[in-house]
Amino acid sequence: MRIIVNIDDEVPLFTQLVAQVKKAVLSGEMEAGAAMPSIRQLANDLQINNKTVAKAYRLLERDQVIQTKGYRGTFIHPDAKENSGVDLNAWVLRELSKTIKAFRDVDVTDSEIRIAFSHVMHNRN
Amino acid sequence: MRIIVNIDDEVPLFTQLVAQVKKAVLSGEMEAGAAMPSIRQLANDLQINNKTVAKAYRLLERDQVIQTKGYRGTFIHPDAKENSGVDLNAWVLRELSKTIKAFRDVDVTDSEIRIAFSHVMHNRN
DNA sequence: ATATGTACCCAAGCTACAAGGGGTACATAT
DNA sequence: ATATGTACCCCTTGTAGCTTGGGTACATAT
Repeated sequence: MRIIVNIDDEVPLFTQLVAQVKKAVLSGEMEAGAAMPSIRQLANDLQINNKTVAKAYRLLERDQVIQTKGYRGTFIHPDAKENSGVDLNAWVLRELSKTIKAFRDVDVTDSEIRIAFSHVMHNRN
Repeated sequence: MRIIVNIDDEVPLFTQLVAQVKKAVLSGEMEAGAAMPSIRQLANDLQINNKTVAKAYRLLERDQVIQTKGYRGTFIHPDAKENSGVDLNAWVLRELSKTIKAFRDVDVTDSEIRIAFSHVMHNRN
């Protein structure tokens, strides 16, 4: 599996990683059960930090595109193909957009929305 | 109408102003139709910036607690008493909390939520 | 001339968060 | 010993928003 990373890109490195893995799965280049390179290995190959790769892997596992099996390494998830198609962030964007539109429709200030937002994010409600 | 402002308070000045006007209305100290001090007048009395007072007045007018009549000055709104009781921000807080809880329930990262939020706030959707 | 609300410009000081990196450590099991 | 994912600590850089301020200007109508 070829993975390329561009430091000068506007897109964050971990986002590039996630996108490329999902793309490889969708194209059939990576099939269910195939072994992924280890975090340290990939980080070394791409000459980037372990934690950047680890972050990408963490997101990929949450989306059930890969499966980490502890000391045995990381593998492509059985349902990787279906799960690579769903865009969680797009859904978040739509839902959030609806909520915020309702606020702006009744003349709630953007500043007030931001303050409420930061309260919610902090208080873990 | 006595208005006091505390610079050393954690609460922003314009928020203190809004709260005190609403409180005065609810207590009956200020009745519908009563004249508010002008923006420049109040700013000068409290030794704060015009724009800070103007901001408070803008919010009070949106909430229909006061009414600005251009060069004639600013007055307490006919429905000020009812409108001083409703808390717009509390409603925003509740709605936003529901939406964000749905995100966290499906393991969307706080970071992802923040990014989506800033996109929505920018794109004016 | 004077006063009203309003709308711009610009700035300082502060806080929060992002992305990325450096390093260290742990339990797991081969 | 070695490799795995994972979890902490610290840090730098950059971006963004908030609050408050200073200043200037405008149309309004007295």
